[in-house]
Amino acid sequence: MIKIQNPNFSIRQICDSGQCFRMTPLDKAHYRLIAGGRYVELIQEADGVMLLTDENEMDFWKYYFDLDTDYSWFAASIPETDIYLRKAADFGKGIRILRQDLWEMIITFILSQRNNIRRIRQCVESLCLVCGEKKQTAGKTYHAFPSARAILEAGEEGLAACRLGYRTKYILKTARMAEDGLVDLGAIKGMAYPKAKTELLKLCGVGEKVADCICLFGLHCMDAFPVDTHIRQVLDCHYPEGFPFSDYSGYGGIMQQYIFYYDLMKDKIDQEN
DNA sequence: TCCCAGGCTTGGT
DNA sequence: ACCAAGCATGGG
Repeated sequence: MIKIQNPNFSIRQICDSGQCFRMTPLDKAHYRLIAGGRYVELIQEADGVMLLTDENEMDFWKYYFDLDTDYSWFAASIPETDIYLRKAADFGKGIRILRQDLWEMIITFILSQRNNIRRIRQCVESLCLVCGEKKQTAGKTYHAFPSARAILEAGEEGLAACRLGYRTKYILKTARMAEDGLVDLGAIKGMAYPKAKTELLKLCGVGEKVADCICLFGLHCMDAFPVDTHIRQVLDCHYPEGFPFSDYSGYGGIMQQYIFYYDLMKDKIDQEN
């Protein structure tokens, strides 16, 4: 059990931010997370987050949660004149850009296209259940995210149970390309954002938006700014003259997350009222 | 029954 | 280079 005290670290906000899909609430402030083949449980406390794991796993999770970065700085850099972004950044001040596994992000965000967040979670979980390696730690069993080979071995027949729809053939083609080395994931990890994105666009089912999500969440390219239907609407409404990307050079991605989360939560609150 | 969900591929100009 | 269809599935 290790406690992380940080005012810019909210498990609940990260869970709802739409960047990770295998973090799930077990109880009110108690979460489970499966990532990078590992399992951890987390408890949100008033002044930080408790990680239910032992010392030798901590380096991995500190890196995963990007805990060496000061996230208060990002919000502080927003000009006072931008009321909307100030508000969004304050509302989502516990969000961090996770350092997730590249392959996992590639498949996950291919599955995300024309899909809702609830069902994205279902698809990912189902995929892991069907062909992810079964593991266990401290009496908990879970399924890791499947490798390209495991996905190929499952094939169209095996994946049918996952109900991925037309996306099944996309992830099969992409897994084939990765397995055949037509795209070199190891090499992509060493590339700067524009080149990495160009490489990712070669994959089947990966377009502009999905490539940017993979860059931001799987490569930690903080300048990637995925534009989906929600972000498009917000930008058209609040930034008719265009979003000031140059004000946030090198870290536009976190601003995108603040906007996305703020917009998403507003919808949720509207539904409840 | 129709519409939408963190879009992309394909096949027409 | 640009533009529409078409795409599987589940939930409201």
